[in-house]
Amino acid sequence: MAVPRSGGHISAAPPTLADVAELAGVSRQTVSNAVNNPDLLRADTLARVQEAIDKLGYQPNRAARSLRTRASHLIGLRMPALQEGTANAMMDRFVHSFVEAAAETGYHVLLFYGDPADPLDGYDELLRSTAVDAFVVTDTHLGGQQTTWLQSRRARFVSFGRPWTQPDAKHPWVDVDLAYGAEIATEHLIERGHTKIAWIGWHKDSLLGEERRSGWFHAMHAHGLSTTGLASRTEDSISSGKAAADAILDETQPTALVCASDTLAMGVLHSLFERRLRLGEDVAVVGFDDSQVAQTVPPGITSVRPPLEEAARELVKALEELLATPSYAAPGVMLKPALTVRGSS
Amino acid sequence: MAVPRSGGHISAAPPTLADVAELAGVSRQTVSNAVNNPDLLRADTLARVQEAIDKLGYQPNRAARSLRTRASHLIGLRMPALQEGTANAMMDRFVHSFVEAAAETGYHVLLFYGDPADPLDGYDELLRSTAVDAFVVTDTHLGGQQTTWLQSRRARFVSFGRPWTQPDAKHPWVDVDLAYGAEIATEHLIERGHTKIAWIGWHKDSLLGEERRSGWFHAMHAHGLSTTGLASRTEDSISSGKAAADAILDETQPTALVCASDTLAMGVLHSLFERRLRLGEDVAVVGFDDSQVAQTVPPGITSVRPPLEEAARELVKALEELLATPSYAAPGVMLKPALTVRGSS
DNA sequence: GTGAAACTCTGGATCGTTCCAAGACATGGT
DNA sequence: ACCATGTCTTGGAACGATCCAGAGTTTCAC
Repeated sequence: MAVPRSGGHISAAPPTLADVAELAGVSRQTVSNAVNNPDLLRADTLARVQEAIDKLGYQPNRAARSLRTRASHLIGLRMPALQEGTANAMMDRFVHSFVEAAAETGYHVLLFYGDPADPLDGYDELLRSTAVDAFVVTDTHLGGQQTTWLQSRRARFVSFGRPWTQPDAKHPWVDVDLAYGAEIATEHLIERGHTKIAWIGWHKDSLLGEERRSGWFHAMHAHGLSTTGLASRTEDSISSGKAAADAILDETQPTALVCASDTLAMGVLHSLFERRLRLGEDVAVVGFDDSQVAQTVPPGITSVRPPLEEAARELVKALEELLATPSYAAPGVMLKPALTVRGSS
Repeated sequence: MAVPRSGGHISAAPPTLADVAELAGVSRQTVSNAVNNPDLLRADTLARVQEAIDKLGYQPNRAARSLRTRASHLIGLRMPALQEGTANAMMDRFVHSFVEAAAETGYHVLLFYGDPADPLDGYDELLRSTAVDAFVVTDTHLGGQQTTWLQSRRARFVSFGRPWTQPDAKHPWVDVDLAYGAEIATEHLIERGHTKIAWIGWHKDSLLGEERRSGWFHAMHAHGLSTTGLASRTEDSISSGKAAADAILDETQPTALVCASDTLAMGVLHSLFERRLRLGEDVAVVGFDDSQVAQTVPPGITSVRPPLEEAARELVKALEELLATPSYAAPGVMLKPALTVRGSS
């Protein structure tokens, strides 16, 4: 029988290895083996121990296990900054996919908060206190600060987003080929008969933005279409998206617009709304990210959908390898997005 | 000097309490006190220890601390099911606010995944392995299964959402008064001169839906307006929102519609789009949740915005009390939402 | 100068698990 | 019988922190 520890208490403390061992009539180590290396035990012993485990509802204490094995089975993920007034909801879906993928390999996700002004805030404490086994970094397009720093601290991590500014980075990463995304978006519009297809993207210093733009550019030229006066570069906000659309609609009168984000696409919609133009009939629009907004706005915005579920799975896979083999250096994985066609095109 | 532990290794193991103690020339316990009860130390000793801590970059090992104190400083949060094709993005903002609020009191959030088909999946394992100190439950409108079960397991938890089906529940909770939300939404439309204001809500068996509906109902009657033929109840999806709007626009020709969710509001928008009616000019629409969709769709949808940041803070406050005093029984906290007015009204 | 109270600091035990090295037990060949 | 050879099981030590009880030191009133 399990001996009650702190006497008097009504709420029973969770059973320990020792409790199970006593009930099953074996030693602690045998129970530990039953849990972690069942094939070391003789079949009948294993059955007996298993029975005791089930009976007591035993579950290894995570803190004790972590202390001994130096592994917490937690992956740190810094809460991305929330962007009000934009359509950027990709992180939501990514976090969801990641938590799900991680769960399948026995990992949980530790969400932490960091001061948005300091891209490194929060990492250090978790690293020093060995609270997590590894991190997932998501905002690589903001510069390589996080990854460089983590690397210098010999922390284990994988990143969703390629190491734009560090060609020599050795950590595993997964990214989505959004140049390709822009290409299929543009080709989709060409197929639909459009020839004057505008691009509304981000400022030139955004590598991410330039990459997407190149997809549009290549598709246009591959089909012998001119791009003159059809490209616009601005900030990722609705108001600047609207301004860019206003300007380009006045000047060049394109029949279709490809936008570097759903946020910019919404800017375009604002412009159309004001001009009383019908989305999908008078002007076609394609966005990026397949946000809830793209999914729900009538008549639906055609959008480039990044395969976040797959990205999460790939990251978890890389993470497993990394944690098993500290020296593991994976080649980056580039995934192809798909186009979700809706009424806007 | 700290003695290197596992010889040969290049990557230094994190410093321990003992390392700090040795460097500062005090005992382990004194270092522990310096960290946890600094006022127990003499000023000069504290300074010396602090210096050693800084020099080594010491941070208490979380696993060891958890093991001893039986507290992980982690709050469990089950990843809410992701709803594609809807405008329900409230959870995103809530999780964000919660992580931020929790961080301020030294808690981190452990995100875990549970099979959507089983509302209890995932809780048990974390509870048994003492991985978290408490849970935050969010889907209370789906029935009291989770809270009842947690209560029976003597788990500590708070809930975002009142215990609809358990009037005798003892756990702390925080909720948003959305009857009030519907009321101010309706009154806003009345102020704007509307008299025929329709309600598009959820099925009768949704207590949450009926509550919101009552706000509309009271506001209408308080102003002597009829509600006959103006209420519609359906599912929370775009297509059924559209169907409901179609029916009610044909039959009763309201000039304004209050919707129980932004998703339903988007359904209404689809209906308007098809009828070539202008949102905000021909027909006014108000939604619930202040989702990204409401924020970005031109010309913006007026929406009832739940104070999620405040809710998160209240929950964390309750959690602190609960963890300090296990018998703590707080009265529920009801928060008032505000109306964010946009072009749709 | 003495004693007691208050303040500081210390060493050993402990939380629940896994690592380690060795003991107990069967099995099989000589 | 005996010893090698595995297979299975065991008790003690360790992970790094905090709890606890007691030892050492200072402070201060008398």
